[in-house]
Amino acid sequence: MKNITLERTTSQKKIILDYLKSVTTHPSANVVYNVARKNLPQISRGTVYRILNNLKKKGEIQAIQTKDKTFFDGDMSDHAHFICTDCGKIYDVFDECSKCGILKKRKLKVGKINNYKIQFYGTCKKCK
Amino acid sequence: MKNITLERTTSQKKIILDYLKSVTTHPSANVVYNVARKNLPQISRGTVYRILNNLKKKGEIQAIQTKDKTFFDGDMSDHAHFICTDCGKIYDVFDECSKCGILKKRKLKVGKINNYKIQFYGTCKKCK
DNA sequence: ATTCATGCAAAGGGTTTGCAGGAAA
DNA sequence: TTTCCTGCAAACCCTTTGCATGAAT
Repeated sequence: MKNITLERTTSQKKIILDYLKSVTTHPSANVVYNVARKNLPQISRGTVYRILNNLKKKGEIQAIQTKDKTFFDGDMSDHAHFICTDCGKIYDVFDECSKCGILKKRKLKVGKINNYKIQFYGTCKKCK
Repeated sequence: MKNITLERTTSQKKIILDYLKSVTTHPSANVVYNVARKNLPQISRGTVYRILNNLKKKGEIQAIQTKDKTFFDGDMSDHAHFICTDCGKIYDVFDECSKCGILKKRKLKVGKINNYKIQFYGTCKKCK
């Protein structure tokens, strides 16, 4: 009988997930790397990327794609993102999104939706 | 008096925009490059990227970000995209989106929305 | 003891960019 | 003729990956 691949608990994974679950910002992989390094100075970028991809695959975090980089969000509740096209900052948007019940998991002509993402673009109040 | 920077008409721009306006697929920059090359064998990748970015900035086309690549869409009407997580193909979704009036341009707490993007993820019928 | 995860460093690959030549106005 | 655009090729930079070592169970 074949062994199922079980996951191992490592301090690297714990630090990264704890961090992403504790902030409301949307850090890039590099920011995650720098934060993790404060606790675990020897951690490598490769490990950070591997862990981030793995957490994403498991649905524990989500990724926000922008033109240049990927940002990460530990909040998996229903919400959208507002991306400032001036400063690049990403804001959570809960209010508008909750009304958008039509975007829940359902079948479309083209296929079945597993999840969705809404991104708003504009200028944030700080930049205006 | 300083000259305003005026745009010049070039065959490169025309070919690329015509192509994007004539298809309902969502080609990558590389696909655009290969298509353009059929008409203009000497066109370079750099030019294609510059033109695509420029068209996007002017709001004539839009970009669809995925984990690996950027795809382009010449259709600027209100619609969402369904991205198959198996084959990577991108489908247009008009039906669901039209109901989503709350996503029109408006003011949020964090700033004013200029535009928005909705992406659905799932498995398309071909892959199922 | 076994097997998976990490660190390291190099490779990967889409995209951008500097510069000189060429085309548009 | 002037200014912008293009072609070329190298540089960029985020991200991935192979491999040997180290950690978890």
